[in-house]
Amino acid sequence: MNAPPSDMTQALREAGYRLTRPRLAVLQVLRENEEGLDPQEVHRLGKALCPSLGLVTVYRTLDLLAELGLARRVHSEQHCHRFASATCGDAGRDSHHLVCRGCHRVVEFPCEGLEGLIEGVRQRTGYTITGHLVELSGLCPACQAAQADGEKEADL
Amino acid sequence: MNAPPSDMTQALREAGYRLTRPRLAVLQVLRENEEGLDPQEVHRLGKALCPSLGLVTVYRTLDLLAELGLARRVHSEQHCHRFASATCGDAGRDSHHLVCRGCHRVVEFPCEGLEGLIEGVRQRTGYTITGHLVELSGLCPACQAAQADGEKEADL
DNA sequence: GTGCTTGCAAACCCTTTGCAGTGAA
DNA sequence: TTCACTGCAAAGGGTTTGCAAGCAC
Repeated sequence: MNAPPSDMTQALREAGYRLTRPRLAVLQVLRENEEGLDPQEVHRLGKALCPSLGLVTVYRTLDLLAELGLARRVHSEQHCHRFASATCGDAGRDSHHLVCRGCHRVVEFPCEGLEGLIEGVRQRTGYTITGHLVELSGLCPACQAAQADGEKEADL
Repeated sequence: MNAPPSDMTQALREAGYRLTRPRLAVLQVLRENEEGLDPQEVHRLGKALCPSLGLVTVYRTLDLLAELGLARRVHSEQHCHRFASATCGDAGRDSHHLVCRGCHRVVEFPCEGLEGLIEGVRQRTGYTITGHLVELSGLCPACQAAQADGEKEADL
């Protein structure tokens, strides 16, 4: 059980938006589900916290949160329209996600070491680079262990 | 005007698929438009090459080509459902695109210098990294020039 | 000739819009 | 009390499915 996302409610408030139960529900759902959810899933889970929650409100709230940098859109080959909680604040437009192929959990990582790549591309292509989207995929430690167990069982 | 994409037709054939006019049209459209097209655009352009081309067929063909590695899905914050021609063959799952914010042209770039980043993330998170999606966005030289011209005019 | 492929129409489903009622400040 | 916000209903638009006709092999 997570504590209410006080940082985020603060940020919403400071941006001049009202703190309503539907918005709190969406925030809480994103916090409790790191794996990235699509609007339908947010709606389904959010109704547990706010039974009157409408799907339309989920769409509007997700847009709002993404705009404020409190949520971020997650893209992958399979799912393009998922949202995950952002750590906090206006994290800017660039995103660096690590998506687990097993449990779909999404974690962020600091994007150090990309400057060299960007500089090289800039020199080679003549483009000015203004944004980047880096999404790594792999297996988290838990899913690695689960996979190893599965293989052991298969060997019996 | 491009030559017919002979490598690709060969690959289609070898995979046991028939070479039909709609498929050739879709292939050709992807080849002639590097910037990445959504299915609607492929359909519109493809009708010039094959007037009877149906939108449904475009969807089915794009899926097929993506599966064979002849086309690749392009994701970005704005457009998640675009397709671009793959250089050729089964180019693997990893993609490195540079998207121009002005003209939406997509170019690929060699992804050197990412190993260090990946290794760092692996050590820090314990994840095994099996794939990556890197998309840089910016302005191509032509659009930079266009923008500069626009600003000059605005100054008058 | 065979059966994979196509195109049409319709179904589906996700997303957005319009609008009147509701509730946070 | 005010008006931003919500939920409902309906519209909108992209994508998929079913099926008979067409065409590559």
